[in-house]
Amino acid sequence: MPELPEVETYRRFIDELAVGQTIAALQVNDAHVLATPEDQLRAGLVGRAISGTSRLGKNCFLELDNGQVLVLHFGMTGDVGAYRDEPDAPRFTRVALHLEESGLRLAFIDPRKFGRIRLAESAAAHQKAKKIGPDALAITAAELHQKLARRKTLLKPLLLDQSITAGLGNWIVDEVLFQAKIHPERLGTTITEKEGNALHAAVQLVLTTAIKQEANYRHLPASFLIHAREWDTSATPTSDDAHTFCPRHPKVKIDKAYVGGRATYTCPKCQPAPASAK
DNA sequence: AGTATTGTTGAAGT
DNA sequence: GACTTCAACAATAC
Repeated sequence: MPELPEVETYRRFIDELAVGQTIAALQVNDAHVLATPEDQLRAGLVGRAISGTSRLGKNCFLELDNGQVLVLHFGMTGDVGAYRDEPDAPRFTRVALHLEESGLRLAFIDPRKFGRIRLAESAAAHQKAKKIGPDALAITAAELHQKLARRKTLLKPLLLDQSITAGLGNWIVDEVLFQAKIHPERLGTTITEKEGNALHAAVQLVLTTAIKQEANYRHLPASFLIHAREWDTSATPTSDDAHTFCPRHPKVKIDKAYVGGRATYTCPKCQPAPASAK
């Protein structure tokens, strides 16, 4: 789940729940998700107030009153929640922050445990340490184009590369490429300035639309490719495969292929394959 | 039972 | 050094 729109939605939730609160205790149910040793994390958190939140790509920051930040990365299946009493803890709560004033517990939920929690000196320090590029909502069209154009690699893996721009994940990259009408196997070096602008506009459109819907993909417009993804089939097991057709071409079936090792959906008509693609 | 999965990292190969 | 491919991580769902 957690691509940029989910993380932004989580951040807003945390912001409402936790800003102004003091951390009374750190509860660790599974140390596997800790990227900072538990003792060190506890020493850095307990007694501190949460002064604000921010986000960079798929990273969510809880700003502490001493300038340090608690960095939350949600991996593939991370989520946040809140509860008051332990029996009500969401399933797969791996870590919980006990909040002093409200008495609530902020849960870091992650079934697959690919997510990570760490303490960092600042958001900027974390960005540098992890080589994270500009946020996908903040990067300019010129910078995006310039970064893509000097790389002789398939476009899709480039857009997934968090050091180029941060926040795009597998589903959103497909959506962006569909909206921009560009094939995922184009090489970065072949992207024209005009196409760069189209990509930038598509990134903005997809992200702002998804955030507006609080990352509930089922509520995205019918013009979005995402409805062709297979998770929609399970919701309507008896239905035909109408959803596997291009939103712009009712007769054209959406292609599924693997690009850069990741499942990739495209419209063969909207997104012509480059001559080099096999 | 076998397959798939939204993210990231590192190793090994070209 | 640039790039590609693959495995690993862990758990669930179909």
